[in-house]
Amino acid sequence: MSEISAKLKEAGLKITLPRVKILEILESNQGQHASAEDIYKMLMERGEEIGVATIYRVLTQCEQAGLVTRLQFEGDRSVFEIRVDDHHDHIVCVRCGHVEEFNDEVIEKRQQEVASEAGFTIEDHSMVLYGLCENCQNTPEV
Amino acid sequence: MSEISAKLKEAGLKITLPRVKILEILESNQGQHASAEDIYKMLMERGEEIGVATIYRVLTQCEQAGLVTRLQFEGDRSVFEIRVDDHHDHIVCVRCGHVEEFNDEVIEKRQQEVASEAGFTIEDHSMVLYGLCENCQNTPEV
DNA sequence: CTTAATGCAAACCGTTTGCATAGAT
DNA sequence: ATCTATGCAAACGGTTTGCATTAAG
Repeated sequence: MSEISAKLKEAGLKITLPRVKILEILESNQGQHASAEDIYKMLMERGEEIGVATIYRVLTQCEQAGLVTRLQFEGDRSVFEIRVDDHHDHIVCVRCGHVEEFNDEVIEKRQQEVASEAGFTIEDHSMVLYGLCENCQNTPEV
Repeated sequence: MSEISAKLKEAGLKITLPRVKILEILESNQGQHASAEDIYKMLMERGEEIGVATIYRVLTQCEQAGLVTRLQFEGDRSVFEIRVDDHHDHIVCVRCGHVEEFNDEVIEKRQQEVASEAGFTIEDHSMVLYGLCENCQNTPEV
């Protein structure tokens, strides 16, 4: 049984073709953050038959099962990534859209402290830095 | 001339009734993060005549002019706040929706460092912590 | 007077849902 | 055989846009 099937099973989700295909896409796409539409297009290009509704349903289920993370870089649409053990946050280039991942102990620790000072217990956080990537800094505006 | 009118003028925006009213709402609502619909309802209650389209247009313009900040706590809709000099981030209670603001030097500084390590120059960031506020920690689940 | 801002309603776009069919266990 | 997952198309909710009207400078 493939690793993906194993993950699905462990999560208590039936091993169906659409689920496997979507997770395969996300796996092969690691670090690139695909939107539902991206996934749809990629599957169509591969000649797969799938409806958008299924993609959203599968992504939502997998998110709840902890297999997938939903992110929101631009306000208008969600992007998804396969969930891996190590937590990370993101830096997005505002010009070309390139995304880098990072993880910083100092920040993570301070977040806990800041929250507890405010009387909160933290369950989660989202942090996105926006700026210009190395490439775009050295490229003139369009 | 009111302070709001002055801000608008400085931003190069004509001083129109809808703009003034919307900024007044945001000003009186400081720290409470109103959505476009919230603003619409508040204005209706006051017997003002205004269209949603105008609210969105005004908010977008004011955002671009730096008078207003757009935030996204839940994925589905934007909330807005009057922009004040001091930058801050947010902690949101996942149960009751209560929002606290905070600003942490350590985190801000590390963000710069982390970005520059990745070759980025930072222009902006969004950071939202999600958790349980003091009140909800001491209140049993519904 | 001239040009930009508003209101209205229709369009939009990403996402969700109802329902009949296909598929997994 | 049973019950869940899928595909399709229609619905949805927040936001945007086209256009005629109104108001600001």
